Amino acid sequence: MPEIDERRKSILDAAAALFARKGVASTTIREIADAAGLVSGSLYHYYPSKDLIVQEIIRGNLTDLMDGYRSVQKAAGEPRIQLRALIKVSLDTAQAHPHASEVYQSEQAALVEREGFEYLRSATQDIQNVWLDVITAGVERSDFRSDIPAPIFYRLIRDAVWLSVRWIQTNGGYATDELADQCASIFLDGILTPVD
Amino acid sequence: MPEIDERRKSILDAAAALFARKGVASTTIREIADAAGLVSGSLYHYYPSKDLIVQEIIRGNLTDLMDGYRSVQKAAGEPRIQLRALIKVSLDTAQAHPHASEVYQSEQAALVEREGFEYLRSATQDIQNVWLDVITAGVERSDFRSDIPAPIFYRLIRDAVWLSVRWIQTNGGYATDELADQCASIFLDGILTPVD
DNA sequence: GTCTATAAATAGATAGAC
DNA sequence: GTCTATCTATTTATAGAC
Repeated sequence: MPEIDERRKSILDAAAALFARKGVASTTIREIADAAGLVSGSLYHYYPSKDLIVQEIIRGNLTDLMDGYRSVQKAAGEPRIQLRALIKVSLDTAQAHPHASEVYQSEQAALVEREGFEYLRSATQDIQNVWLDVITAGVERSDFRSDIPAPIFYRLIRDAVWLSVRWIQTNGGYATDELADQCASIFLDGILTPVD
Repeated sequence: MPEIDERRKSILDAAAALFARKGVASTTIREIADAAGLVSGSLYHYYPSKDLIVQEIIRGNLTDLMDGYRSVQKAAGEPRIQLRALIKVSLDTAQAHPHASEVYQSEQAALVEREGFEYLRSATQDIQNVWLDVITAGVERSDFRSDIPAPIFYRLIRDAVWLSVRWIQTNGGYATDELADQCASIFLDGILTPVD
């Protein structure tokens, strides 16, 4: 691996961290370059614009997420098992790219309007379809309640799971496994104590 | 009510809509002024800076939210009833100030670091305490399961409920009531079909 | 109270030496 | 490949006429 890729990666990492903390628009090219250890002019040797840095950060995150989702789809199973698997993949991807995930979820609505970010629309649609397939499968098998509209359930669980990247502690590697269990259990079983 | 307050309100409304759609940093004073029907120079007759516009928008939203939460606290009741009431107040406040709510939830992390927004920290803490009180009361009464840590449950339900401002349809006035029921039912009962 | 005009600072991006 | 220097556009905010 030539050094140019290392440089690109360090720029990407520095940018992602700044974007997540201050927002994309409030982060300057100069700040990114400083954090990556070069001056702003040199940064343009690796990326032609700030927008393309943002795009590469988000695209990498979404690619990993959809790869994970597809592997869940391949490993068929009961809807409740697949739902738990989608939660786990979402948490793992968020932990693998915490800054990128945060940027995507915080700024997706604003970014999708901008030129060059049109793919965000179809990517978001693909993600939604994966979840909806699992949910509707569960409803059709009468595993899941039919009185909750699937889109409602999808959005509630998606936001709850994805937003956890803002507060989850990344201490041990088992953190996402435990949190995935707790998420799945809350949404599947609820938090009321079972009646005897 | 003198006209100056009308003007200030129309500026605030225009700014909130733009902030929610494009983000605070990407919205310019000129855009706000245009949307409010004056030129950028005139806007400074009403607000001394862009930051103070942002502050007033967010502070108004948080004030209303905490007022609603406090009225829930006063009307004591079973934890499950109070939880449903907190959900309802959250949805109603979000619907009353959709743009402000969206700005707060999307940019809170970035704003809290900036000068003049220090109060966001204590406001966020106050909000968290309201939810945690209800949750821990439910656990102590053995109404709620004790194997889910209260902070985990709080953050999951908070994000799921608050983020709904991004996608909820504000067609009928009954929308928040129905959604509040669905939210409460999902988190309390889960989506698995009850066993016979 | 609203405007025109502009000051002052900062942004993204480029040119060209080394 | 990295730098210094700078261009050009844009931004927040101000000054002052009306």
